[in-house]
Amino acid sequence: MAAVSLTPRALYQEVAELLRQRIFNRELTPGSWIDELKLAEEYGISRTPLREALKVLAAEGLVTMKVRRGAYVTEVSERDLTDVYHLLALLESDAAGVVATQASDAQLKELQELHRELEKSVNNREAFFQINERFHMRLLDIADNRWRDQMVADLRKVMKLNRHNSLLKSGRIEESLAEHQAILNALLARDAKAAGQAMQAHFNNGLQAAA
Amino acid sequence: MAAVSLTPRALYQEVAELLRQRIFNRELTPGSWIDELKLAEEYGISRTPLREALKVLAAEGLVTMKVRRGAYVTEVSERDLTDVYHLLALLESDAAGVVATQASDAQLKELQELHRELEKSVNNREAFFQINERFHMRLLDIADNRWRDQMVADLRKVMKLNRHNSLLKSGRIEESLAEHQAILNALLARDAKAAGQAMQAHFNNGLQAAA
DNA sequence: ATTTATAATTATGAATTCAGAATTAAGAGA
DNA sequence: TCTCTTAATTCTGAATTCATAATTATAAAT
Repeated sequence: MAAVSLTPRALYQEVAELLRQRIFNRELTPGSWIDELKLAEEYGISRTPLREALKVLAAEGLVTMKVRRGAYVTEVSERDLTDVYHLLALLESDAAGVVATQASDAQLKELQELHRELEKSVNNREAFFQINERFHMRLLDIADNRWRDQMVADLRKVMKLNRHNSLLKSGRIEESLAEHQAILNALLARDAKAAGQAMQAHFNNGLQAAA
Repeated sequence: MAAVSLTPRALYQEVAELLRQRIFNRELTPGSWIDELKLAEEYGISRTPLREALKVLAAEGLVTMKVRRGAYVTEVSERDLTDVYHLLALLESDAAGVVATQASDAQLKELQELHRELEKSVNNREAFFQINERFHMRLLDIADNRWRDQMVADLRKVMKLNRHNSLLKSGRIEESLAEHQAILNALLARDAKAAGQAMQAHFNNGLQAAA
C-alpha cells in the first residue's frame, strides 16, 4: 500500500519543513550561511524549490535574506525573545478571554479533561510538556481565529530558534500546574477577565523562570 | 543623476510590491486566478522571480496557493475581517499601554504634536486620514517591538483586501478625534490601563461604524 | 614580506527548458 | 443532440542553463 499523502504538499513546502527542523535542531545555527548548492544536492533536488522554501522561511522570520549574499539563519537577541514572549502572552491571554465567554460547555469539558491528564503526568516531564502544549493549542483552537493561530505559530517558531526555549523548566512543573488550574477555574466560571489575567500570570512566571 | 536605490531590493521583492498594489487596487480581485505567464510577460521578466514573489504574498496571506492549480487572490470573509480587526485592536491597545509606561517625555510630546495636527485637519478628510495613520504608526514605533510591527503590518494588508476597508467613515471624524484625545490624555497621564482601554474603545467604535 | 592588481573561482539571481498534471477541445457512438 | 472517450493544449512545478556579482587565489611590484 503506497503511502500517498492525503493533501500532497508542494516540494518547496516539504523542503521548508525539513529546513525548519534542521534550524530547530541547531544543525543550522543562527547566523550561519545556508549553502543552497550543498543542500539541494543533499536533498537530490534543484535549487529552484529550495530557493522558494527559503523565501517562505524568510517570511516566517526564521531566515534572513541578504541581496547577492544568500540566506542566513536568523539570529534572535535576548530582546527579541522578550518581545516575542510578550506577544505570545498577549495573544494567548486574549484567546483565554474569548474562550471563557464563547466556548460551548462541551469544549470547556474537553479542556477540563486535558487538565486532568496534565495532573496525572506531573512526574513525567516529557508527557507533562506534551499535554501542556496540547492544552494551549486546544485553547487557541476553541478561540477560533485563524489569523491569531497563524501568528502564534510563527512566534513559537521564533522562540524555538533560541537554545533555551524550554518554557517549562523542570522545577516549574508544580507551579505550572497550579497556574493551569487557575486558568481552568476562570474558564469554567466563564470569567473572561480572570481567565486572561490567569493566562498572563502563567506566562509572566514562565518568563521569569526562563531568565 | 541616476536614481539608484540605496538598498537595492531583489527583483522578487519589487514584483511582490507591484502585485500587492494591484491586489489593493482591485485590479486583481479576491478569488481570481493569477496568470503567471501573462504577468511575467507584462513585467518583462521570467516566471522564476514572479513565482518567488507569489510565495511571499502567500506567506503574508494575500494570496492562496493551490497545488497544481496556481495562485489565487485570497478571499476574506466578513468573519476574517472581524477576526483581523479584533487582533489589530488587541495589538495596538497593548502598544498604547507600553507607550504609556515606557515612552520618553520627548516621544509623548511628539504624539501630542501629531494630535494637534489631527485637530487642525478635521475639515480635510484626506489629511485627517493620513495624520491618523501617522499617529498610529508612530505609537507602534515608540512601543518598539519589531515583531508586533510586522504582525500589524501583515494584518493591515489583509484588511486592505476588503472593499470597505476605510476604518474612518466620513461621519466618524469628530468621534475619532475625541477618541484620540482620550488616548493621548491617558498616555500623558502615563496610565497604561486607561491608554489600552481608550485604544480598544477607539477600535470598537471604528468597527461598529464600518459594519 | 607586504600590498596591490589581476585572474580564477564560486555563488547568487534570473531566464530558459523540460516533464507531466489539468483542462479544454474534438470526435465517436448511442 | 447528448454523453463518453480520447487527443490536443495549456499551465504548473521543477531542472537546467546562463549572466554576473562577490570572493578567493595568484602574481607582480615595492
